[in-house]
Formats: sequence, C-alpha cells, structure tokens
Amino acid sequence: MAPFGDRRIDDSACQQIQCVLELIGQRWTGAILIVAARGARRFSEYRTMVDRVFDRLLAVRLRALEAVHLIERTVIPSTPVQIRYAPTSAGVELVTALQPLMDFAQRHVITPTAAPRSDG
Amino acid sequence: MAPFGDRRIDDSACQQIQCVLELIGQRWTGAILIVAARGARRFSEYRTMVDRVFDRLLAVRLRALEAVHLIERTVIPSTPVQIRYAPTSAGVELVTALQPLMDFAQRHVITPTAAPRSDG
DNA sequence: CTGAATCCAATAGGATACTG
DNA sequence: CAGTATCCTATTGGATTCAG
Repeated sequence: MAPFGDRRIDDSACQQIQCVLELIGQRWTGAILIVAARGARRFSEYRTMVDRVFDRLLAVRLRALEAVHLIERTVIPSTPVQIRYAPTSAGVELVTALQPLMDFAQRHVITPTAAPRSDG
Repeated sequence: MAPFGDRRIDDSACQQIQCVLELIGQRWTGAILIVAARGARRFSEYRTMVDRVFDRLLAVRLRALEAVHLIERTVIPSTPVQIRYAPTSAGVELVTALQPLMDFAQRHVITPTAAPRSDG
C-alpha cells in the first residue's frame, strides 16, 4: 500500500488516513464494513447484501478487514459449521466516523465514470 | 441509516459512499485533497507536500478531482503562466467530512502490510 | 514551471469451476 | 454453507522522457 515513510505530506495524520482510505476504498470494502455494522454476520448474508461481489473477492475483503482487526471471524461449531464475521469495536467506530462522509456522498453524487483513473 | 434487512446495499446510500471512497482511496488522492484544503495551490506545491508522487500521477489525480468538481483549475495569465488548483466548496466540505476519519486513523493505526490485497 | 506521452511491472478484480 | 483454485483481462501506478 502506501509506502509512506520519512517525510511526506506535512507530518502526522495524512499518511494514516490515506492508509485507511486505501483500505476501505478498495472495491466493496467500505460497503462490506457498513453492512457488517448493520448486522450482517454470515458469509452468505454479506454476499446477498453486497450484491455482485464474487465469493473470491468477498473472502479476500473479509480477510483483509480481519487482518487489521476491523472485523472478527468466529467459527461456530454446529452442523454445518457456521462462520460469523462481526465488526470489532474499532470497526463500528470506523463506520461511525464514516457517517459525515455518507451525508456528503448523498449531497454530492460523484459519478464513477466522471473520474479518469490512471492511464488513458 | 436504514435498518438492515430489506435491501441490497447497492440500492442505498452505500453505493454513493463507495464511489467517494474509491475515488479518494486511490493513491495520494485523499492526501492531495487534504493539502488542497490546507492551502496548497500550485502544481509544485502539491508535488512538494505530497512527497514521492510523480508528475504524471499528480496530474491524473488533479484532473480526476477536477472532473468531479472537488478541485477547480484556474489558469493565471502571467509569465510564465501559473496554474492554480483550489478546492471547491464541495472539496472543502469533503475534507471536513473526513475529519472524524482522521481522528479514527490516529487512534487506530492500520498497518499497510497487514492488509492482503486481491490475489495471493 | 506545468504538464503530456510513453513504456512497463505489478496489482486488482471478474468469472467460472470445484471442494469439505 | 463457506469458501478455494484457477485463469485471464483491466487497471494502477512507477519511472523516464519530451514539450509548450
């Protein structure tokens, strides 16, 4: 991700937030976190709510969120085994911190196609 | 936010915020917007403040932000010509909305390497 | 100074098939 | 149900060079 090292954007917070942004800015990731905060728990629930995300990517995203302790994965020994993905307290905090941004997003719709990406 | 249950995430405000997240989650983009709100104006100022960003990418990012009207580009006829990139009111609003997220980022440091990306 | 053009390597991500 | 394996294409982003 961002190899922010010695001195970049003026000290402190910017590199931290860029890391967070680059994490949840990955496709579906923010959405996954939000549905987690809304109560999604099982793999299939996430798959249903975040429509169009494929299994592979959903698994990758959940693992990424687990790796940074925003989501906790729990195996429930039943038949068949259930897996539960619940947001950690940090995960809930993050979604809460996202609220002003959600309000902004509703006031100013950003069309995906309007933003040119890298090459082209 | 609407209680979980009835709708897919795509139908709600979540798709909107995901668009915003995917935009500013691109490398350097959030940082660029933040330094813009902090007062950066000229190309070289951005280049200096967001250290390590290359000209091409900085230009791409600025154009992307301009395309969605978060930054405004103005040509000042002088010798040599000066180009000024200033945040629009929406851009300032966005950075303001980012504040809680910045606070979060300082409380919970997300280590970049801890998050696996796509294939692996 | 302010970029645009180009080339290239790495990564992200869509889609399908398969498994315990 | 809850993933993994695999394949393949598109996108990203680093680095350099060129130009008004």
